[in-house]
Amino acid sequence: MDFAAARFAEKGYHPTSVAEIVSGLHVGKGVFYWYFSSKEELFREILREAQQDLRRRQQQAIENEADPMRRIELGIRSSMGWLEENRHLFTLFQLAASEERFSPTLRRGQDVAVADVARHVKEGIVSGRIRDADPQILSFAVLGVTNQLARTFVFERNESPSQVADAAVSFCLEGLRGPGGE
Amino acid sequence: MDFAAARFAEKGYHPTSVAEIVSGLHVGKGVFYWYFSSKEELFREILREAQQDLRRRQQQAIENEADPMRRIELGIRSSMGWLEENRHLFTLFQLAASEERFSPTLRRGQDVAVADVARHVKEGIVSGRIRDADPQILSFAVLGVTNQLARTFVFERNESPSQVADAAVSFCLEGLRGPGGE
DNA sequence: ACCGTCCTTGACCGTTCGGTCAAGAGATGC
DNA sequence: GCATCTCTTGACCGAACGGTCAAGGACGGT
Repeated sequence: MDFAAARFAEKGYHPTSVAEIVSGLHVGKGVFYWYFSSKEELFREILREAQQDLRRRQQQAIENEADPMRRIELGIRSSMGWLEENRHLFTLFQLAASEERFSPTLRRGQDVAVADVARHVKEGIVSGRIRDADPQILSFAVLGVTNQLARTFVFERNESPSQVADAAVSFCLEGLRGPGGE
Repeated sequence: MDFAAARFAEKGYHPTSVAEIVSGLHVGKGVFYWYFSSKEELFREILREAQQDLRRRQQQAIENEADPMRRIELGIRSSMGWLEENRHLFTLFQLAASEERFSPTLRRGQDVAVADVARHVKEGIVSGRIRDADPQILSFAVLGVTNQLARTFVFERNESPSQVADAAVSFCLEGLRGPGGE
């Protein structure tokens, strides 16, 4: 499955053939259709596992932190780290986003992640450290910054994830905090 | 070409066949290959025109504004408006981003847009209204917020572009301004 | 030894794809 | 009337695709 994921990331969903996957694994085609009912199911499975893994990483990063602002920060940093270590899976996310077939699956996972952030944002609003605005919009904004910076700087330009994360964190925390503040 | 763009946006690049495009246009296949040398060239052409159009819109929006902060704001608002009016082209951008073949083409256009923003960011830094950080990172962050919010709220949830733009603008301007300030 | 189950093979099928091309329609100049 | 050039047609091609299946190996129970 790792092999298949790498192939999909490299060439895209449609151009990667089942024949190519099985021959790269030195197995027959039958074994593929024994374990998966279709190419689509394989892809969906890979996607699901990747999302699970990312979420696990985020949860681990924030489990010992009570402060909502710090939790958001740690969430950004851990995501950046994961995306860097799993570039091919990140590519898969982008791929899935642009395929009508998979975008609902992807969106479900994304909504879960955003809901996590939104919880902390709400806490931040209650305690007056984040300005009073729709928590969901703010959370998606954070997601947008993280993804874009990861893609452009970590992924395409090979910059250090922690430095890029620094920039993302300061941009987001200020963006969340709003005018005046502190 | 508009028809082809709509088809690509609807079904993706690979699943949209040349046969489908020409039959939808009620012409023969030959006429397609008379004007375009391949399906790939057609797609590239559509992409190029879309990027040009978006940029034109941004330029028009800011041409009568001198203040860099306002220019950034107007850039975000005009982009949001354009993306809303040209949803299928926005989908095409996402699609192109995930195809190895087209992502360089897409990136070139994106870099141009980012360079525009970065110019204003630099001015903002010089005049002390934006904190001293890498203008390019900040610009990409703005791009990330705009795209993510457009996709999620305007595109998927049909919210009003101007309201979403409000949120994007305030998030970005605060994110750019940095701590303390004003 | 024999059977039944689980797993594996790769030739094969129907379909669809991007792209080609011989044939010809229409307009224009002479 | 005829040659010429531009544009258009759709049948056709080889290649590649996702998926099927008859056949058989591996192995445990009896």
